[in-house]
Amino acid sequence: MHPEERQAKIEAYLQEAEFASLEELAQRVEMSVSTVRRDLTELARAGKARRTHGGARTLQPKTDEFVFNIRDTRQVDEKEAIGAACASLIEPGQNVIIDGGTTCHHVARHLGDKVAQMITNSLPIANLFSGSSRHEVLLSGGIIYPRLGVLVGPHAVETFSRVHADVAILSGSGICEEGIYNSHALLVDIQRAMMAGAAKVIFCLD
Amino acid sequence: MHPEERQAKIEAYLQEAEFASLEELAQRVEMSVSTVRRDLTELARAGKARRTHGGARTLQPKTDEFVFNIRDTRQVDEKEAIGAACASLIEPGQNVIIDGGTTCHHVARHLGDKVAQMITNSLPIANLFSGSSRHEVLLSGGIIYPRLGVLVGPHAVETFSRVHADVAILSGSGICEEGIYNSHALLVDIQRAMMAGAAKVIFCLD
DNA sequence: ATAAAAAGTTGCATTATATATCAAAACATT
DNA sequence: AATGTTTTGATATATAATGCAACTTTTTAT
Repeated sequence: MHPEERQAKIEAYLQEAEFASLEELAQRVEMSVSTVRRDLTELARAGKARRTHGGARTLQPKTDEFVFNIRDTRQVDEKEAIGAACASLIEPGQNVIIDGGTTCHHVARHLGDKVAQMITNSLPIANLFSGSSRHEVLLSGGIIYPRLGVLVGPHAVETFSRVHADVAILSGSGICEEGIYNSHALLVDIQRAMMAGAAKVIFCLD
Repeated sequence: MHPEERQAKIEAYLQEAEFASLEELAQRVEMSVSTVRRDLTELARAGKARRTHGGARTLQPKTDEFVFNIRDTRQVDEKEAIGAACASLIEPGQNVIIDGGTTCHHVARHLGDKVAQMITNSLPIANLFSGSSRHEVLLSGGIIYPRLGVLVGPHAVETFSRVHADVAILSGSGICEEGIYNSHALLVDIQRAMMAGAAKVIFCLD
């Protein structure tokens, strides 16, 4: 593993663990303790971690962050393929409504700079484009549903019933796969509003 | 494969992988390591990637994480004090509307389990409570304003004009300190709506 | 307070990667 | 087909990273 990547991994791990010993880190990145030491002094110099005896710790403990991982390891290849295929259906410059769920997340990643405006109720997807100045990201209102990182409830439905987009990209699997029955019903309402607000609807199923 | 096509492929792959070693890339595009090296220096020159030892990394990492950290190092102690004082004014079980900005973020951190529902247009504040099952977090709709991580625009104003809360916590400094004039005006509209939606208003100034 | 243990530091040989250069191959133009 | 240009892959040399081992400092235990 190469220096940059390794240091990024160490930094990421520290963010989660808050504190980690040298051996722990060395084992994790499969490198010698010496190397980890050097990486840590480097990270400390850059202000990204603080060295302690026997290990290191984060400067900004996890509480100041919103860490929303997509724990999506199942059928990644299929979803990637679907994502690419689905993204190719979008014309450049269109406005798209995009659903939550892992499949839609893959689609979003393939959209690149194609879309002008992105309307979503998914925090991970919003995050994907929030740093870019080439996209406008309109996040729907709503209650945060923690496990999925999507916004639900009447405010979300309301948002989608008030916007108009060229295309709506919805996914089926993401819901059935992970949705509790309760959330399922909530999401269906939102999807209905999404479909009503778009001229064209693309439904991704795997 | 032509240089241009190859470089596009490398760039695309880097976007997904975040990191990639030279061998990995060489294998992927079926070219020699030397060629990949040249491509990478070219991409680096064009600002589309950054070279590292043994490989390269993207400039815009599209991680699967939703991370909004607070880069707030100025007057932290004062803001902490304000945060604690302000939080003590809140009765347990109240619904609060809370503004964006670093000062309000400090207040939010002191609220603990006091509040039942939290209504905000700030992504970092939403983060603080999104993992907790003891809080309900209602995020306003709106366009993401990247630098601050707040939601702005008519959708945000709309949300606040439709909710009612016991208290609204607003901050002044966060706006003046960081706001471009443009965003300032947008935020003022939102604050007006926030005040209208709450029975009591607390204004934090430092 | 002192010794033992653990962690940190330094220098060096080994290995891996980067840079510069060059000849062969592919390409386009005439 | 012949020429000049660009691109490629493979060198040799320079630079950087790594792991090891001897040694110093800090921490822990008695």
